Amino acid sequence: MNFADLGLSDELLRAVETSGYTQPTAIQAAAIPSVLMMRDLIGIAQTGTGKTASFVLPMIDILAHGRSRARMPRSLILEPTRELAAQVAENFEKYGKNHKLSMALLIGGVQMGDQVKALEKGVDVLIATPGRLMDLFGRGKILLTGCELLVIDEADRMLDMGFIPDIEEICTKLPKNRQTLLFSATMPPPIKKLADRFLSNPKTIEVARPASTNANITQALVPTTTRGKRDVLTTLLGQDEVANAIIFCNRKTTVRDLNKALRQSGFRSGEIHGDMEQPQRIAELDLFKSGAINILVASDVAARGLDIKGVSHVFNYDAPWHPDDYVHRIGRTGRAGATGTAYTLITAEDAENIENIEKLTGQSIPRLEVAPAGRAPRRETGREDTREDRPARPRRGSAARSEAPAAPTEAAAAPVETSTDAPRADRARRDDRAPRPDRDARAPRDERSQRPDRAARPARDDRPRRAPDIDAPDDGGWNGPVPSFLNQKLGA
DNA sequence: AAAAAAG
Repeated sequence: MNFADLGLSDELLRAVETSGYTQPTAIQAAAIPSVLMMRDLIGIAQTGTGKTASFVLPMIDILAHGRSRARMPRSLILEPTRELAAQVAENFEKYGKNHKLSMALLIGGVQMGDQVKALEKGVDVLIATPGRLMDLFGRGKILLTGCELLVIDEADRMLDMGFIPDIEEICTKLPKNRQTLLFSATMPPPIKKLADRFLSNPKTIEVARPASTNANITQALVPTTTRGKRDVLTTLLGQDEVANAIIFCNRKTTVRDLNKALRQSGFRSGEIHGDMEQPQRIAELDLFKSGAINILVASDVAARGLDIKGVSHVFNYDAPWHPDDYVHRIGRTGRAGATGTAYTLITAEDAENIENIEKLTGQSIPRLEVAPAGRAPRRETGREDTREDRPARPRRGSAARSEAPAAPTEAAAAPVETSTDAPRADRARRDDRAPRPDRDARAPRDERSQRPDRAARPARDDRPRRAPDIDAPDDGGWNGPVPSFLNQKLGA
């Protein structure tokens, strides 16, 4: 199956080709022809499956003909977070460069002026988060009566965030004879109800089992204690294979504290959470994407949908309270066919959450014991034989186990054992992984082995600024410069 | 319990 077989225009195919993609993903192959035939669609797909391009591409062709009128957008895409909205806007820029489509990005945290101006000129594509959209709508800046195509993206997340009433209200303001596309990783009853009410005769496409985790992601639970978390994290971050990482915390305060601590220890880290000003959020994300920092400490604002190429590791510094969040968080790595690793630090109190996670994903996650190892050089811990050629010895979770390991001392700890029967797809592929920004400039091994916790360490600015990148195709990664949040003309 | 989104 080729992009050329999907019925897309030549201009669009050129843009796709320029972006380096030749083969559509499963959801793209299934969705694009249906969308082009103007059918309603329910797409059950996790992020990382190419979901975004599956509606962006056909929309560009559908909107290629016809003209927008003042304050009457021709299409509307709803996203749960500002970052996701910006990411979709990036996709329209990338694939729409051979078309003359106008677009506006309506998100909170930025001035309304430019957004209003763009609306008044008329836009073909409106990409919005619900809050700002409702705000501008209430001010009479938007008429949705000419909006013939609606995309509700990440519907389950919208539900989590309490946006469903807003979505329903918005839906009633659109013309009845519109085309509606709804995407969701899971289909809880309220979403099903929403779909029944606002979609007509939809085609349903499911490309991955809901709530399943990606087989490319090697997972492990790391039992520790609240006090021991930092040492364990530092140890894990010091592993050679950690090119870069997103570290999730449950609280914004934890995000701040941990980032501060990591920076004080010399890590090149940054942070992102919802209490930060939007420009700051953008800046931190951009630093991470460019490789200027290789650790991003994040709240769940970054858990879903964010598509950053080449994230090698995800750490759950706190085990997520909701099992869905686990699936979404670890999905920031192992994207688009690449491999990734996800470590979850767990304490005794997390036992129930972990049980729920394992129930949801239907798999038991292997435990990785990280024991205190003093200042011993890492090579003496037998690191090389910990990951390979080890008989699979799955160890089921138990309350006793979660409490088992002693709190790591102030001294650095070292991973001593993996017990895993999880797929290790990354083993075979380790060698052709992307060049890692840190590798070349890193201290010689002897020196490193004295300081197992410092692999990711040098000061913020004296590292080569190469983006962590992988050459696997993806679903339109947001890897370019961060959108300016200005509304812009496409194809300019 | 927290986070997110309008300010």
